[in-house]
Amino acid sequence: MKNTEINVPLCDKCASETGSIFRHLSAEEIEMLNYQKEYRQYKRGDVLYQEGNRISGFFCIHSGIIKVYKTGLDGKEQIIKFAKTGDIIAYRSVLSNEVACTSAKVIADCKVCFLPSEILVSFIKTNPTYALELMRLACHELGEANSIITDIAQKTVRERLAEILLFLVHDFGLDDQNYLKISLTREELANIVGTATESVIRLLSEFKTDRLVELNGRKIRILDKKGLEKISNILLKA
Amino acid sequence: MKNTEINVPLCDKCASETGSIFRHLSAEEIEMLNYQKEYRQYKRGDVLYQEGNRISGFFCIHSGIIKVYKTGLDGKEQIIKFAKTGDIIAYRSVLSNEVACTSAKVIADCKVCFLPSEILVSFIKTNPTYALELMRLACHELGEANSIITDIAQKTVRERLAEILLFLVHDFGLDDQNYLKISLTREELANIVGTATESVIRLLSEFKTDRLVELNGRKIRILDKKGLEKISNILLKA
DNA sequence: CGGTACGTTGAGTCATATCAACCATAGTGG
DNA sequence: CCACTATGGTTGATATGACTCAACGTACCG
Repeated sequence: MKNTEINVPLCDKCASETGSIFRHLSAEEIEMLNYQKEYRQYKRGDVLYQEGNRISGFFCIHSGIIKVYKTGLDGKEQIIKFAKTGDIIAYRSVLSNEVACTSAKVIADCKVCFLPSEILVSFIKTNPTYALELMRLACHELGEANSIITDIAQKTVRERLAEILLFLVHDFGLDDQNYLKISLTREELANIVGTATESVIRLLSEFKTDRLVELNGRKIRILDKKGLEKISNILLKA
Repeated sequence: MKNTEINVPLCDKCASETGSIFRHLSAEEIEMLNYQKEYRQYKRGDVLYQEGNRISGFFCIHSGIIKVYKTGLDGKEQIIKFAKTGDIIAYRSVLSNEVACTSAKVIADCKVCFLPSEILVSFIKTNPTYALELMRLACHELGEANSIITDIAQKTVRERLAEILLFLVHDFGLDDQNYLKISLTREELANIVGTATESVIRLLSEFKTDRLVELNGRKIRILDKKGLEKISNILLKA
């Protein structure tokens, strides 16, 4: 079942194409990856790992979309981030040597490689460039988390919803008709913003009235990016 | 002015006493630290670095307390964390190679060492144990940030205030009369919780009425830890 | 055809923000 | 020494954003 299966992507090709963290590895190291990885396919709704468990490895996303979330009070999800092609997830718990502080569930069917913890750690010891890149990744995410904290603490739900729509545009893009390429339930949107599902629905329909978006079920068409930026109160960055 | 000054702490002693990240360095590496560090003293209100700037190094706290915060809309501070003896700050921007995403200001007079970026990076290349520990630190903070996001998004201000009081107890301790050792203005408390100053004042005085705390100006005496835990709705951890 | 999950809308409530006034304290300068 | 100012703390009144609860519509599925 392992790498004998058809269509298992090769790590060297994948790393250079997706620009994953593994592009910094040597040919031999890539070969090790290829040998040790376990290729898996998941469908929407499948769970990759769950909060509170110790994980024996991490995931590299080949295709598809995964939501990474924490379960708060009353089981309400708080979506922390999304992972897509080229991203790695669960590396946090591997490196901090803690149990998983999040769960991961499939949003759009995906193909991923599962890699044992040791390989992540051993490369750190043998390949400083890669170690630094990994560090950079973790520290970058830390910076993003800090921004999210400030946003949730200080912005209104309306501002945050507009901001998140723009964030989704930036991360997943629009198709040729300006529809967001990622499709989420209203509840999932609420769980990113940190609000109630009903509030998202009401605000989205306000945005629709104001001709900022168009709604077709789960598909959201972005009509006025500038308008959303204005609402979202994005601070200008250097 | 550098290390010729009196009372400059020696890194080897400091590292082992404070349990800082540098305890994983070799004797020679510690010696390098000692040689390259710049010892500085700051008073309450002093700013160590500011958001948006590129920083040429990072800080290791020898004594005192520093608040690390982001400036949001209308200049309102969102306090991200506190740093005290043994902690390092600003390493995030050094490692991610980004400008500072936070500012740092002194809460309680402090003595710190400033270390040039290169030294942090060069040790990563030469000392894998240290690299891993640094990675662990960053990943641990990432996990904490994720929890904070979920908390702010899902808990009420009342719950969060109780939680933060407990967090301050845990991190800074109580004196022999159960007074919190860290002393913050009401506004600073509000900027951790992510609320208005007036709300903190009102809630604190409710807590006082409920015999959970006692207030003497900026000094807060913790009377009923269990009670605060109950209010804070802390999830049980493994 | 019933079941389940998702989406929508309305009504009512409450927590929290906002605005404003006032007090206490400490530092400043004439 | 006193007026002056700035900063922080407190309280009250008021406004409102956002949540909750409840009902109902829709779509898909076995």
